[in-house]
Amino acid sequence: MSELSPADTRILRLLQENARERLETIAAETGLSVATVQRRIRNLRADGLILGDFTVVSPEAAGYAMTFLVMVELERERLDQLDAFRRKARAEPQVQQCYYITGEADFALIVLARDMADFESLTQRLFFDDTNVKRFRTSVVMDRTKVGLSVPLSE
Amino acid sequence: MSELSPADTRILRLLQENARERLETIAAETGLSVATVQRRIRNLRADGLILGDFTVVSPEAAGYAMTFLVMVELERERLDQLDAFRRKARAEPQVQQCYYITGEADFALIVLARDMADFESLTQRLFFDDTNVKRFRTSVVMDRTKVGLSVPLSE
DNA sequence: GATGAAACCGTTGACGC
DNA sequence: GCGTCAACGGTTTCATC
Repeated sequence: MSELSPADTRILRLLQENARERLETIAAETGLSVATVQRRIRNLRADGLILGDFTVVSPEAAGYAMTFLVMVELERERLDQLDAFRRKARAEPQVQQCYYITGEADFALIVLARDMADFESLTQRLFFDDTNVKRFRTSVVMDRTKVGLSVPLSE
Repeated sequence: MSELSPADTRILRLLQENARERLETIAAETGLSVATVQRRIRNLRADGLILGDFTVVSPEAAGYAMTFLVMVELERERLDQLDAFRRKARAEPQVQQCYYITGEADFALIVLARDMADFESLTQRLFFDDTNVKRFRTSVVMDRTKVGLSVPLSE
């Protein structure tokens, strides 16, 4: 994996903040020509450094007033059991994020819900109905202080 | 907050998957005209339903091989102490996400690190050097099974 | 292999319906 | 509300170094 050039770093930093940043602005801020900026972005996409561009929707505006952090412990940590749970979490739209982790719990999930009743019906489907889920601990997210997917980029 | 129209829902679903989706494609998939799609997107932006468009960079490709989930417990939960920690977490580029939560811990952090040494120097700065941090528990993320910010959208 | 010019295509905003 | 069109920005191609 080759090191990231200072120019590419600056381009990515700007795009992480705003994917619709004008090429002209990026060119001005990096001292490159518009054509060069455009070519670098194309290469960054092709090389897999840029995973994609995504529109982020406000959960609140879409009716999802609540966010939860759920730590899930499985009964048996066999590979097929882990994969089964992984697949289920991945397929559930209200599970925004799912991490397979070390420690007491096996999975950490960030879950969106319209309200408490909505969350409870999700826990039924995802946890209570699954005989392989030993226990789960729910934390209510009071403040999504910082939410993003941006990666630190420095020259 | 008015309910989301079926057409807007479909537009947002497509943009959540790919912010650079062609208006023509969106128009075809929704049965709307290109002009209408464009107008709706502009309104969705203005109304705050769309928070923004963001380029997502591969953490691995940028040299961040490790992800951690850190649960942080504070010594005193006074509002100014909470805010101080919130601000520190927010300002730290390697803290990708920070949630203020109920339960045993006060904060849950998703942290990126180049390697173990990098993570340790971060814990020093963020936790050991902060007298208000009572304890923190680290989980290594073995698999980022599902990572995204997309919101469930159904008609 | 990188650059700039130019043609092409998609997006945006203004106008009229 | 809707489509049309002209201007603008982004993308691709090509000639050049």
